[in-house]
Amino acid sequence: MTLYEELVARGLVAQFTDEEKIKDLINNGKAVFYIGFDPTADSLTAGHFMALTFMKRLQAAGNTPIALIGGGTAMIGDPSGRTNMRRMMTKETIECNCESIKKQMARFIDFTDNRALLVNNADWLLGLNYVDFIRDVGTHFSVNRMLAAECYRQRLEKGLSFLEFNYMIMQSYDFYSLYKKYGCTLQCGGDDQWSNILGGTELIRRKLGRDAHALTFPLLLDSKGVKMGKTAGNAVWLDPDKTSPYDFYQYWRNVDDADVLRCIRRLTFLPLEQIDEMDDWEGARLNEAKEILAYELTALVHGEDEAKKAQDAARALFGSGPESEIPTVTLGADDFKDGVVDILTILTRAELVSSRSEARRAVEQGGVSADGERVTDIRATFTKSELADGIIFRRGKKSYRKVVAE
RNA sequence: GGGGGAAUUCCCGAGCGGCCAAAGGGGGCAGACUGUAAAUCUGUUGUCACCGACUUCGGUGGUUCGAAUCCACCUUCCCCCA
Repeated sequence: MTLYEELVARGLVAQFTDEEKIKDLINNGKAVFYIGFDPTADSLTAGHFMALTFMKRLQAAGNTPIALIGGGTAMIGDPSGRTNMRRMMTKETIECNCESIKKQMARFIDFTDNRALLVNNADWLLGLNYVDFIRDVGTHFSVNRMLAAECYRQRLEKGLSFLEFNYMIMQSYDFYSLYKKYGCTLQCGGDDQWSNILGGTELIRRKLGRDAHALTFPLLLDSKGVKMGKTAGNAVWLDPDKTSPYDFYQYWRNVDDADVLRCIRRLTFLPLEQIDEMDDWEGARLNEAKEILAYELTALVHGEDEAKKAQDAARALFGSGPESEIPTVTLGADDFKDGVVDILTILTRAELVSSRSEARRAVEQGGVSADGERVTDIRATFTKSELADGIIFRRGKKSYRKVVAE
């Protein structure tokens, strides 16, 4: 099976320019391709996951990836998929984010011996001279055509600033620059980037009379059509300090039945034959697939050790597996009054709730337990000696924390 | 540059002088049912010293016994014309 066939089989191909040419390039490891990442935060998120694994797959087949960090384009902000303007970021924030992101990428892509490149478009965008640029590059873009592009059409109703309107041109210039500098002939990206990417292939054709190609992968949507990689509006981060390996594991462990196989196919590196077998799994059996998905992805991002730990912790908590590492909170003398702590203080200190009111509600609704015993009284207290060996407090089914007195 | 409109609790969105901590929906959380899923039903969703008190309705002042609701100014956003 060729690489391209595999990509298709995994559902990783959405749109492309010249299929035959692209096949030839990537199947034979001849492609120098790039994917851009916006440094909008100091960590990549689960949403970038597919792009990272995509690069990894292509690199494994001998192709040369260029990871582009949009330190320059971040100064503008991509309007694609947005209904209103992004918040402007300061140069300092952007630079700081770039640094953090670089480190995370190294987990997926091998940058040694120039097997992959990491570039920042700030290097060539920030120094551009406005008039020179619009004469040189701007002439090749038709406003009429740009307005017809999907990414702008939506915004036409809500308002689109000139700043953002330039995003496509900047991204096109990136592709053009990389083509000239590194012979990069293929740009990949999420399907929402299609028009931006095409802008680049057009620019290369017009300015250099050469062909460059575009290949997009579908966005990772759940069965309801919502972008995956977020919980309650919060991104699932790849940085263990922002999203713990356990929470990361749990995110994938809890995906909908309808989404498991698609995620496994697109995001993991398990052999396709193995995944095809799982297609028939139903009911409770599907739960195993979720465990596999969660384990595989956690291992990819945080390493085997962390994945194992997260899995053990989850099994211990939900099943009857061996008790293992459980996040622990230590109470100091200040937390005790007359030798006891009340349940509301414990829940708050353990960060199982965000306020005492919430703690009160949780208890009143029967959602709190201590070592498996439901706590029903909001005035319940615990003594120092009871807490000496630690008690596992649980809020709902999925949040728990061990609390010990020092 | 000219004219018009809007800013409400996580989001959308009612409210237009007291009955408003503020309808309704979404989302979240918890309970039941389950497979750590979905669907469904129920409760809940500002904070605290929680049968009561305190702080919220873009900002600042003002009118009033009393304002999210009225007035002034400011800020931001949108629409129409140029």
